[in-house]
Amino acid sequence: MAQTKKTDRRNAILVAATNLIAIQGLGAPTAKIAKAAGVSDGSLFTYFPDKDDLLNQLYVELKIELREAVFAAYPRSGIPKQQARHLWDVLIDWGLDEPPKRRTMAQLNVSDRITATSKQAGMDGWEDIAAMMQKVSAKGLLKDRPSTFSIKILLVLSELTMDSILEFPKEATAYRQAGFDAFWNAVAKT
Amino acid sequence: MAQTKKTDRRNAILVAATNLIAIQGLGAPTAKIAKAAGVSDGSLFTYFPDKDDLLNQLYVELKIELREAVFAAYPRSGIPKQQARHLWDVLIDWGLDEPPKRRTMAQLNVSDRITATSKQAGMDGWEDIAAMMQKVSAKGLLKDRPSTFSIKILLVLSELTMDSILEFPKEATAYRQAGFDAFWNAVAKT
Amino acid sequence: MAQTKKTDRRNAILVAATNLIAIQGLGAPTAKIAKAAGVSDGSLFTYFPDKDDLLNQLYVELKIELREAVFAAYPRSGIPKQQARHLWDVLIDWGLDEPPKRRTMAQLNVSDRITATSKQAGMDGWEDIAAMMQKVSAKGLLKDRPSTFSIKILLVLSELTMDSILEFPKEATAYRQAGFDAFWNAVAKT
Amino acid sequence: MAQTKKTDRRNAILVAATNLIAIQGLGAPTAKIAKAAGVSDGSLFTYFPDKDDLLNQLYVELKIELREAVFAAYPRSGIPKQQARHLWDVLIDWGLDEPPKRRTMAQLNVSDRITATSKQAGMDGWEDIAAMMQKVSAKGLLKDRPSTFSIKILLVLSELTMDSILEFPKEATAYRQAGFDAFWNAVAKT
DNA sequence: AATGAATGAGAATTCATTCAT
DNA sequence: AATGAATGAATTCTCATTCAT
Repeated sequence: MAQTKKTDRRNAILVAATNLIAIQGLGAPTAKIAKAAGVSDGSLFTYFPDKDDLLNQLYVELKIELREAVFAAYPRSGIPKQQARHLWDVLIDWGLDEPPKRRTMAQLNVSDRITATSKQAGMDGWEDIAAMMQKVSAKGLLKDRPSTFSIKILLVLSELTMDSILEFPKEATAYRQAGFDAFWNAVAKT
Repeated sequence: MAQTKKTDRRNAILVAATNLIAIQGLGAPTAKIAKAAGVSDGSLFTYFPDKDDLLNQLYVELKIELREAVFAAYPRSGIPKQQARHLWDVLIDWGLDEPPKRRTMAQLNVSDRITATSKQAGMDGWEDIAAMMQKVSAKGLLKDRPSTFSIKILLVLSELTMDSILEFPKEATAYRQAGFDAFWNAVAKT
Repeated sequence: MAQTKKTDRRNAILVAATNLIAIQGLGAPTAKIAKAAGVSDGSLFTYFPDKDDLLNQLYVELKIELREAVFAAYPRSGIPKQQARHLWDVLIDWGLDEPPKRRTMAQLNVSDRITATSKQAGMDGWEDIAAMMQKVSAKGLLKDRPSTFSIKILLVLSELTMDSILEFPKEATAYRQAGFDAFWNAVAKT
Repeated sequence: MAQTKKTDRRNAILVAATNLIAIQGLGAPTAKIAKAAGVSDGSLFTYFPDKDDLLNQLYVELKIELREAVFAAYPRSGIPKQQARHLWDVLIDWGLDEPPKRRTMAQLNVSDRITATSKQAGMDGWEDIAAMMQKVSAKGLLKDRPSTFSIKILLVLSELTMDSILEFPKEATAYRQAGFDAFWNAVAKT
């Protein structure tokens, strides 16, 4: 139906944007994105009022996708360390499975074209993670810091870990474990 | 005199570039940079053959400046933990004292316009840090990982720490300490 | 209609380019060409990817036009001398009727911006002329030289003839005849 | 002495201009010419008020040099055909011996930056050639055309001949002879 | 005179966005 | 809605010429 079709075209644009931005950066021309998506130059602007809007929607969309990956099999009844480890593994898996998404997300994360509103939207739905991290760091060094600080530590360490895995693919398992241990020591050790 | 003048103009361009890139990103127009530096559009290109070259020289220059800040008072005879702490403090001080430099460095670090040669030049002179980090992590979790992994951990944690200090200036001292402790636990704890 | 319109704009650009290059040389700015064609600066580049491409297409186009002028009434069943004379007359007529085209063609002919491919394209379709010239010079002085040598002689002599006609318009007929006779003596005389 | 020195610098600039224009065309930057001549950017403009003036002086200089080559051993007491052949041989020799000069002269010949005054200056001193050519063509086809027409024919045929010699070096002698014969038939044959 | 750094008016090209069809 | 040609402001870079030293 029309609704589906419309969503399809919107998605095609977002996918094309992801792939092109991964390669060319945020300067990837809208015309190229449209072409890669199989729509006309003009159509792109019926789905997204302007390029900044496209970037912001893409940012939110990627955050949502990642969140869904995390919570699809989140061990709600597990102990915090299991939960943290689940989060860690999903981040690593997602990042390694979807290099363009990871690259594009990295670009959007540091871009000043992403509005405060989008950033806020990107943080919605992570409350369970915040609660888990609160418990994880409750007795650690960072017990007096907000849980977002610990979350950010986990995120940047997972990025470093992925970079290392890509550099030394044979050590993938060792890096995955070492990275997590480093995180755990950093935030949970008493 | 002539020498001084020439260096002055080159420096003025680099400073202007730093300030503009911090705000506008790497897309900051050369014309704006030139104007901010008080030179004509064309003059910029007598100092730097093209924009990429300007970016690369700026990258190397910032790396050198940071390295000099680190080694100006580096405790060569101290124990590794003192040395690591010195590095930590200089990074935090430099980053907080010079926000535009920090922002611009961050952009250049992830730009694909920085050549392998520039990256290499940016890494020269850090051998002592690598040696120190080797000792620091010799008995820790990461003892089987290259010391560059530990260095990167220190760098990203210092970035997070600075972000938090800017967000909560009143907690500056606490974050500075907590960040370092997290780093230490991550890489040095047995 | 749409087809017509598009072709119209492309032609307008080629015509404008011809007229401006005739006056200003190959350095004629694309902006001026666009304005003269009644299109925007940017539009020119939707029809021609870059200026070199415009020049190459213009070259080929002019060669085609000249070829069509020659073969529109080519006396295929005539004797070689009649055919050569026909070629001569068409060259002179075309060059005198379209001074900008002649001037621009002259510039393009000696430009190193014209690719080998374009040059080849410009030579396609002249096989009948080569064959005719072969017969013309078969018993002459140049019988052991390739027919292209004779063709070039005809071309440069026609250029000289046109220059002289422009200088002495009253002697037009005499020059046209004298030039052809000189050519004939040069290549066909035994 | 100062006079000599000044002339040296001027000559160095003209030589450098010749070599660069041969390769890069008339767009060769004055800065490059100055550098190749071993003088400063600014000095070039103390010898030549502007670039057009440099080009015009270069044009005249090359014409003078060629004229001197022709008249250095001109057979004044020879018969016209010997004289014409001498001219022909000097043109071919000079052009093949000095490719940059030939290329640059060719560019200047068709440039609209050469003034009428320069063109006139370039034609001074060729009176003996004009007189010779008058005799050569007195009974030929072109007897009612000015001798400049015949001279131009000789010039363009010598250019074609040189091009062919460069293309087929093994046939150098044959082309040199065939070219001259073609010229002779064109202008002198009754 | 000589120098060479400085100038700034162009030049080619790109690209987000509009709008007639 | 969809199309894609058209727009023109913006951008990087070049180069003849000037002028303070």
